Amino acid sequence: MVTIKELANILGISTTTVSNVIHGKTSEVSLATVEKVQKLLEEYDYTPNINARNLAQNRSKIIGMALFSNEDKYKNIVADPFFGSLVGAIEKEVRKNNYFFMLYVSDDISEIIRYVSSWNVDGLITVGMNRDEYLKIRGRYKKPIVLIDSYAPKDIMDYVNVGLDDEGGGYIMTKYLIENGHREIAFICDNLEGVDYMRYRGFKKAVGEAGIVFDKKNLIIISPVEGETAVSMSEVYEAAQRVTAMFCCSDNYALQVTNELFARGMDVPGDVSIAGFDDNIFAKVCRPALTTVYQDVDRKGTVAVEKLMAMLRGEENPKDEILPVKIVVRDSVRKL
Amino acid sequence: MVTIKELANILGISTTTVSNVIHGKTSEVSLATVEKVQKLLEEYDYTPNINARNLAQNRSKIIGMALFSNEDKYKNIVADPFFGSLVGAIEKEVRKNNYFFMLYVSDDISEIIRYVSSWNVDGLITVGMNRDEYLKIRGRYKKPIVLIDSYAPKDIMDYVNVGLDDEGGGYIMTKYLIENGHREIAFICDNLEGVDYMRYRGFKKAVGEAGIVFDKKNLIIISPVEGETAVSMSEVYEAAQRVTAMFCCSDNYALQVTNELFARGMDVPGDVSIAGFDDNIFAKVCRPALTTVYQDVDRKGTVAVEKLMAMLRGEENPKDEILPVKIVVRDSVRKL
DNA sequence: GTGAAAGCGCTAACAA
DNA sequence: TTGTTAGCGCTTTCAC
Repeated sequence: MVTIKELANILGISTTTVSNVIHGKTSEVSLATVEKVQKLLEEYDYTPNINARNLAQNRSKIIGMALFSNEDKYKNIVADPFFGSLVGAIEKEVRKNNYFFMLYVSDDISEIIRYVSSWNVDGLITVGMNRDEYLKIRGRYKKPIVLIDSYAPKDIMDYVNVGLDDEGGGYIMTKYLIENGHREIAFICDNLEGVDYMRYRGFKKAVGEAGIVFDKKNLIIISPVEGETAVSMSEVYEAAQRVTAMFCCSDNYALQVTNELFARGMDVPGDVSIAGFDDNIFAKVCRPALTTVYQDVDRKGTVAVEKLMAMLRGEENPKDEILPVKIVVRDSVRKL
Repeated sequence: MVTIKELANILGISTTTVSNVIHGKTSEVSLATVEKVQKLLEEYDYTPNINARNLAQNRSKIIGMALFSNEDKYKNIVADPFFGSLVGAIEKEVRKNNYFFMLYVSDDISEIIRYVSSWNVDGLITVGMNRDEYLKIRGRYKKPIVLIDSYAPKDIMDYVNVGLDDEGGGYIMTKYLIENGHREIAFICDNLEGVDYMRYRGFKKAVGEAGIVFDKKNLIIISPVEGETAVSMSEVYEAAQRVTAMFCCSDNYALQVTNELFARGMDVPGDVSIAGFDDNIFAKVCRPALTTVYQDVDRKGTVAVEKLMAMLRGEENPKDEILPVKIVVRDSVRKL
């Protein structure tokens, strides 16, 4: 690979001039030189050494994405369509803005901090981070951060979040179930924090408004840990005997549950209705096609990058953005 | 962020010594100094500037993954479970080896070349690349490359490939269909190159061995371009009238096709049997659960990184690795 | 056992 | 309009 210095030597001019031409500061260079240099740039197929440039400019042109993932829950988090979509959308938008995309998956905050510091990452995007985790990173990393799907309390710290109307989603779906005559509804998730908690809140709200007394037995928190889901599924099956509908926190679980119930001889939506959340790529091609809450994951990623870019441009801190949800009615919920 | 120089100044010693301690070359440093330095390293929470290190060492510690993707076919390629799994598995293995993972999606080879050159990427992994594309990159990038799922001719160039016994997969599944009494079988894919072509070859082989005359009408190449798949699906439906089984080149298509047929009032596997390929995360939770050809995508990614690391260590060029396939019998194929 | 100094490739302030 | 030069933070050779 040719260097600026070498090119400068060939032409017997200074590196500054070459550098200026490279950066299009042609106003400071005579037309003749510009042409000479450009010809040579072409000829030698000059490619800048980004490490050198970064070092000189004290930046990196890297947008980092840190996925805070626990191996117990996700053997391979990117294989999950939700995270996969997010990764793809963010990479695309980052590239569009002439930055580079570096992915780092870890369940160790200090590892993530070391990574962003070492690389001098220009901006960071992270998903589902809670208060303590965010504070730790913030303490050591001073450049722009955009959180996705975070519900860390806003009063304690100042951050930019791109989220979803999770509570609204929980609410409209539950309302829909109720309107279809369901009163005994189970809520299925794998934790009660952040996003899932808000969906649950929406669920509770709709249930309350309908004057239904919610039996805590019907809140089923299944274990995502491999080897333990079998037990959880028995619990789900049991619940399916006493409810008429199950609202799952994600399409993944909705599919798993549907599958499990079929395997045990029940029919969906004949015996029990199932609703999901996300509207992932399989929601429409499974059978029964899933009635679910739609969210635009690609947009989530794109918006996150847009916010980051605005911050990088030095604009005033952007506001949070809460993306809307909508219900997608398909075939997994029946009218009673 | 503290620099080595600053730490050296504080202690009134040279940067060399600090650097030596950092790199554990403690044999060259007195115990007393080692301890002094280590204490300071801790205290100031020293984090190396990777850009500087890379510049000095003429490397990058980055493993690049280039996805050669066309927007027509994939709006978001990482959202596809196959590519998502690959990305996740590769990132994980890269991290395990103390490298960093940079993803670059593009349909422009020269852009990819510019990217790897600029960053001085230490090793590159790329998927489904053909002969010309590979040659272009090879011409300008001299560091290790591992291809995944490539069928570029081996005689022309020297490269390392991690692939799958695609032909075998096509063969065993077709044989299974035939054993179950199917003789009119359609083959469905979206191209006839590389991986898909080999699966088709396996298909043809099994069909031939059974003495079945294959009617080219039953080779259906559907268009992946959005807006054109509807037309393709009509063709599929038409074919479903005259065949008893359809072998789809991917689970994605198998699900889409199944769904389409159901939508048009047919039953799977009642009216027509469907087989897939990949055994992706949804194959087992859809209904009917998909009879398909299993491949270990995570392993593909892991092995690719392992090969790259071996090359980086300067070991003799590793040999290609062809991962095995196996059939997974579920409910989408029925015995005639 | 320790340090001085050159150099990686590029940028940018300043001088000419 | 063009060139000189210092410096980004780190590694590494060589001398002491």
